[in-house]
Amino acid sequence: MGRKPCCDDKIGLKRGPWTSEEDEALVNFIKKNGGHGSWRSLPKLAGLLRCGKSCRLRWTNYLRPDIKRGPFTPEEEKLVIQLHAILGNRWAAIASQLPGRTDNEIKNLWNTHLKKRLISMGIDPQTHEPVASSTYPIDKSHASTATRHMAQWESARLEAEARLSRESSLFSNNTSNKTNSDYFLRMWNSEVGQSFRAKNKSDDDSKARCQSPMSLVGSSTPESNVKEDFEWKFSDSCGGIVADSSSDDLEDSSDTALQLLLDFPIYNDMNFLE
DNA sequence: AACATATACAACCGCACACAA
DNA sequence: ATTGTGTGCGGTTGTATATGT
Repeated sequence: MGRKPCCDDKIGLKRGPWTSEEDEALVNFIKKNGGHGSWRSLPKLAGLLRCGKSCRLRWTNYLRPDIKRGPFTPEEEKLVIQLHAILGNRWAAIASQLPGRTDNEIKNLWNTHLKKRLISMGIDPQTHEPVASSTYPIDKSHASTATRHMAQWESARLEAEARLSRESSLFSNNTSNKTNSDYFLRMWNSEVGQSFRAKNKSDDDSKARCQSPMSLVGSSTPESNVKEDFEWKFSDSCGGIVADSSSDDLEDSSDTALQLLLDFPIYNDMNFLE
């Protein structure tokens, strides 16, 4: 069907870096109106010579009050790598697990830092598999450890994802257009994942085990729409199947799959990345 | 000091999806 | 069922700054 671009008529519209005056106007408008309303009509109402899309991007990536500025911590970087191994280039999904960080920020971090770091270690940043070729220069001091860990990780990831996808397909009649990875992420964010994370957190032995990527961060923030969306859709499409006593097998199985991932040493042994 | 190159990050572009009319 | 709108998303580009020569 297609749709005409929101900024079709760019005549008279400003582009490029935002000035502090523009930032102020946008923030003031949103504060004053208790929200952005329609992005398309916002620029005119706020007196900005920008297209709505530009305003939305500026707000979500920079001006939003809950955005965490500053460099990524090593923990955040590890989490990004771990989540990327599971989710691939789904920056919004990854960002939903890092409160205060935007998809754009994470994408930039990946493209400018993490990708290069993995390559220097001889790991393919897309597949997260070791690259045993001369394509990438391998830092030999890390290579063997990294290779071993990554191979373990990849094996666990594939198995867990396959199992979760199979299980998800059992109750996905009306969501057949979603990818397996979607189910995987939903499973992570579902009650199963939450209960497991809670259990894992309170478990005295947890320190000796691995750390869930989700447990590295706080609970979801109000703006983490993707995560909320996943959670809502998941519980909706399942019709409460997770909480249903008749689904014990499924829950056990899902927990096992999560456990499989979480139990892998790479989760608490990512120091080789530093 | 001047220029070239690399890097980091902000911003833009176009596609796809959900939803309402 | 079709069409239009709003917005989310990922890829790409532009630009400012840092670093090297």
